[in-house]
Amino acid sequence: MKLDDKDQQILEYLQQDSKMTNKQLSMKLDLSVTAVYERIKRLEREGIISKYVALLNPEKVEKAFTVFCQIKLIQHTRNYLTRFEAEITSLPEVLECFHVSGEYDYILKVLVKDMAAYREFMVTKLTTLDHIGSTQSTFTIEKVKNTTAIKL
Amino acid sequence: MKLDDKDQQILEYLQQDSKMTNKQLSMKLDLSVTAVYERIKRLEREGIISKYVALLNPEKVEKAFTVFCQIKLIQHTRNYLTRFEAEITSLPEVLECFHVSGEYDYILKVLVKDMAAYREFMVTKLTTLDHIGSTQSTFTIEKVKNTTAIKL
DNA sequence: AGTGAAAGAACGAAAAC
DNA sequence: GTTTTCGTTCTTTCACT
Repeated sequence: MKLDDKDQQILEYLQQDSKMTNKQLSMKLDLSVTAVYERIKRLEREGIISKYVALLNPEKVEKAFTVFCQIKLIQHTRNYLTRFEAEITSLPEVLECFHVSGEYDYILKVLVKDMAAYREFMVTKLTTLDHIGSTQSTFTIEKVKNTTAIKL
Repeated sequence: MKLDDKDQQILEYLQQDSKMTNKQLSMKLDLSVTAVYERIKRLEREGIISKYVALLNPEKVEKAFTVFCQIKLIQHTRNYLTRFEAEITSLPEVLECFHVSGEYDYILKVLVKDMAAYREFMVTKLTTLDHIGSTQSTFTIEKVKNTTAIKL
């Protein structure tokens, strides 16, 4: 599906603030409320907008310690990969996990309270998984940018 | 501020689907609509809920190529760091940027259309920045997990 | 902290242009 | 594509516990 200029503007606004009403959007885009409504419905139906979520402030909920953890598996059979991925997905500390190229097989973004909690996570959750080869943790000192908005 | 069980449940639900109405939440939590309303307002006021956003499907908007790019700076004076961070923040392809420990100084999550677009990004945007030492790109083969929801 | 009631605003669908 | 209308639903405030 192709997105015209109005669609793109709607997506830009909703990626910044999904509480914006159709009326507000209609004024910004110089369209009728109904036109905005129909466009958003279409964007949802097509799956371009996948979901609407509330974002929390990690500091305020004591999950401000972000770690990128790279993992190498010992074996790479389909079976092991699938099991590893299922187990990783089930861990709430792991917000993101990508299968990647390069020296390591996976890169994880892990959110925990502090270093102690990360150690606990490593010892009780990560290293107990089967077929983990080596891991390398990269600790974040500061969050420079962190957005969910994709520029169209 | 401390979050009781009801607060945590509200946050869990809203992190999954912020379009859930106060009425739906009130039924799930066995509270009145007003009680839910007041709790959400408090969570917003305290900054625990930082914003509400629409999430797009990267595949549908041709931004499915995710790259983790690690960057080393040549110099590390306060001035250079600040300028680098300001410039990185302004790049729409960079969704996340963290100042990190370890061999490299920064780790970036970059979303572009494909390898050609990434090359273009590197050549025209990243390597034109001053004081970049070396970079290392890790390409993602598959997205295993990617959530914005923090487990409380 | 909580509830119920009521006004006001927005949604969602249909009509007609 | 647009405007208008209308019933329904949700939001928000208020009085009260």
